[in-house]
Amino acid sequence: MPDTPALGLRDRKRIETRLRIETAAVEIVTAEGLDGATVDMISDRADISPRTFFNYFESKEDAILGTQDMGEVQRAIDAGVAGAETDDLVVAIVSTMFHIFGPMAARTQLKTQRMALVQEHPRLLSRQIHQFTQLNSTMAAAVVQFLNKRETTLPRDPEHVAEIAVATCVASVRIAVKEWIAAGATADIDSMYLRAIGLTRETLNTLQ
Amino acid sequence: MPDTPALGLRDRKRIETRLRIETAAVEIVTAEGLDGATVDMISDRADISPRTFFNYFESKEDAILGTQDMGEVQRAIDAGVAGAETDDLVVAIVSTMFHIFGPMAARTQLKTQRMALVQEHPRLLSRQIHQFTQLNSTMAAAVVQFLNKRETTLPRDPEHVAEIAVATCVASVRIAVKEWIAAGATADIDSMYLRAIGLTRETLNTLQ
DNA sequence: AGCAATAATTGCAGAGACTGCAAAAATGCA
DNA sequence: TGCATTTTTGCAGTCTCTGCAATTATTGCT
Repeated sequence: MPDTPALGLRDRKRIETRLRIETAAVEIVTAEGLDGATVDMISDRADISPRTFFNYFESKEDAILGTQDMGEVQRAIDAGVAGAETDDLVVAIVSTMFHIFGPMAARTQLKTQRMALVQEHPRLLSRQIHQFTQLNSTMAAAVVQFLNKRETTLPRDPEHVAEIAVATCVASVRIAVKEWIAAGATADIDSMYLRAIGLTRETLNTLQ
Repeated sequence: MPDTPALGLRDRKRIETRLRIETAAVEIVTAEGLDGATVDMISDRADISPRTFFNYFESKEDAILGTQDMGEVQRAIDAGVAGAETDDLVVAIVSTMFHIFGPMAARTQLKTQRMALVQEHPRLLSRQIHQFTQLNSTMAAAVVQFLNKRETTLPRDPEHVAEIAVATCVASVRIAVKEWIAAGATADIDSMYLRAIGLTRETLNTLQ
C-alpha cells in the first residue's frame, strides 16, 4: 500500500474543496429536501462559486452521492474477488462489496447520511445505480478471473453468468443496507455483511 | 378479456397524442442523439405545444421510454406469476416478464427502436431501471403469492427473497434482450425467453 | 341545436440545471 | 522574483420543467 505521494498544496486544496462540496450537498439536502436544495445554496455553503461547483461535479446528484475514485475501486475489486481465499463465489462478491463500501460506511457521518438520502429519494437511487453500472462490469470482469481460478468447470458464458451473479449479490446487499439504515444505522458492519450472504443463500435455495 | 369499453373521442385523442409524442421522441433521438433532441423539436413533430408535452410526460426521458399502463401491468403480473402452472419459480418470473414485454416487443418498430436506444444511452437505461423499480416490487409481491401456493417450505424472509429472485431474473432478461438487439432484433421472442431461463440456471449452478 | 360543466391545450413568465468562453486569481517552479 | 500552468470565477446563453390563467374542445343534458 503506497502512502500518499506527497501531494502539493494544489492537490490538497482540490481534495478538500471536493469534500466540502459533498458535505454541503448532503447537509442541505437533508435539511431542505432534494428539490429544496439548489446548486447556489450548496456552492454558498461550500464557499465556492456556482460555476466552480460544475468543475467538480457533473450534476447536483453526483455531488450528493460523491464520486468514487475508480482506480481505487478497481484495486479493491481485484484484491477482493480475484484474490479471495474462499471458493464460495457469493462470499467473494459480497465481501468485496463490503471492502469497498464497508470502510466507507464505517465512521463518517457523511457516508451514513448519504445512504439514508439514497433510500429516501428514488431519483438518487437511480443515479447511484447509474454510477454503479460501470462498477458492476468491473466487478463482473473480476468474477470471471475468479471462475477461471476455481477447479470446477466453467459455465458456458462466464461473462454473462458473472454479470447476473453480481446483480444477485448487489440486490442482497442493497436490502441488507436498507434494513441497516432502517434500524438506525447502529449495528456493526459485519452483521450487515452476514445478512447479505444469508439472504443470497436463501434465495438460491428457493430458486432451485 | 373485456373489449374496449367504448372510449369517447376525448380519450381516443389522448391516446393517439401520447403515441404521437412517443414516436416523435424515439425518431428524433434516433436521428439526433439524446442531447441533440430537444423538447421543442419533439413537440413540433408531434404537433403539440411544448407546454402540452409536459402534460403527457414528466421528462424527455419518460417520453422516449414511454410509460406502461400500470393497471395493465399489474393484471399481467398477477396472471403470470400467481397463476403460473409450473412449480419452477424462474420459469414463472421470466415468462411473466415476457408476457409483459414480449408482446410489446413483438412487431412494432417503435418498441424495437426504443430498446436499441436504451442499450445505447446509459442515461435512458438508468431511467428505465427507475421506472421498473415499482414494477419490481409489484412483481415481488406476486412472487410471494406464488411461494405461498407452492408445497415446498417458505423461506424465512419471503419478501426479500422474492425481491432478490426478481432482480436475478431481471438481470438475465436484460442480457437476453441485449443479445437479441445486438443480433439485429430478428430472432423470435421465444428464443430470447429460453435464453434468459438458460442464463439464470447457469448462474444458479455456478453460485452454488 | 343550444348550453353549461368539464377537460385539454396553449402562452407566458420564471426558476433552476448546466455549458462554453475568456478574464482574473492562485499556485508551482526556475 | 518572474513566468508557466491550473483553478476559479463571471457572464451570457440554452434547455428542462413548473405554475398560472386564458382559450379552446368535448361531453352530457335539455
